Amino acid sequence: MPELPEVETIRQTLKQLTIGKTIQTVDIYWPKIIQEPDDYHHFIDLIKNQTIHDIRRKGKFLLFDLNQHVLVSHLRMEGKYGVYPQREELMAHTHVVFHFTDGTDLRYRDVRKLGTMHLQERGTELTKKPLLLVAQDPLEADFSLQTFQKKVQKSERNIKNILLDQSVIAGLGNIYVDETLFMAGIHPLTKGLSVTDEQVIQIVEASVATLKDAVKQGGTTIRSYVNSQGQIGMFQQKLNVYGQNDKACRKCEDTIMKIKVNGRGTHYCPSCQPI
DNA sequence: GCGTCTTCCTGTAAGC
DNA sequence: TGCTTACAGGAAGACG
Repeated sequence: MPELPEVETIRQTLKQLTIGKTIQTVDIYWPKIIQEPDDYHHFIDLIKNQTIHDIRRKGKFLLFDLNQHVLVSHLRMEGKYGVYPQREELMAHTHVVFHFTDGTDLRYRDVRKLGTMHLQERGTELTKKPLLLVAQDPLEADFSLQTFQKKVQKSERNIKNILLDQSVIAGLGNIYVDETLFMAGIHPLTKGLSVTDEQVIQIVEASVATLKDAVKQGGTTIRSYVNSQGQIGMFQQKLNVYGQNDKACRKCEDTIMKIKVNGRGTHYCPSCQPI
């Protein structure tokens, strides 16, 4: 499942493969992925003849800078981009194909069809959904510890749920929230209200360390993630708690537990992360 | 305003 | 063996 490190890895590989290419036309096989404009035919009309000038990232969203528009793309659980020669047969679960003028395709595949695309006028993308409420991610140079701290400490929700909320802190998903809380030594059910100032700093430092390390490793491959050149990530070998239930904790050898928190599988070490 | 629940989706694994 | 069911989970919208 692509979280910040996977999206960043995809962004970097995709940039090398698509910058400067011009979209001739688009084939859409699952229109529900196109969220804006409402009519996907309009999406096709608008995007034709535009060139990809840059690819940015905001939290877990990819932003393709075109001539007049920005394509805001979210991969959700299993979305993948790849660049192929046009003569190559479409793989299963291919839902959107951008045909470039140079004879190659940018293809979007998504087994569960949960990904989304919004085509918005350049310069307006941060002022409307879906990016409007997306907070800073902890790798941003000007990440505001103060803003984050206020949002955490005024909430009655548990910290696991708070860290998954992209309007509080962007980029973390289920894997990296569990890893961050392990590194910070905080139990996932701890209420935001009772998180101390010191713990807030520990959470941010742990998230930065975890995310930076995961980016360096090319992301985490749990089920199906590959970058845009088909390579898997390596960070799964460094996971301390996610998917490690019933195994011995690497720090203290106690048994890693798995519980459900707000419907999400949640992994923690009862000794390293006391309630 | 805030927090929780449901919905969207399908491949995989577990259970019978 | 073959069928059914539970599960995986990010984000938006509905609801209390």
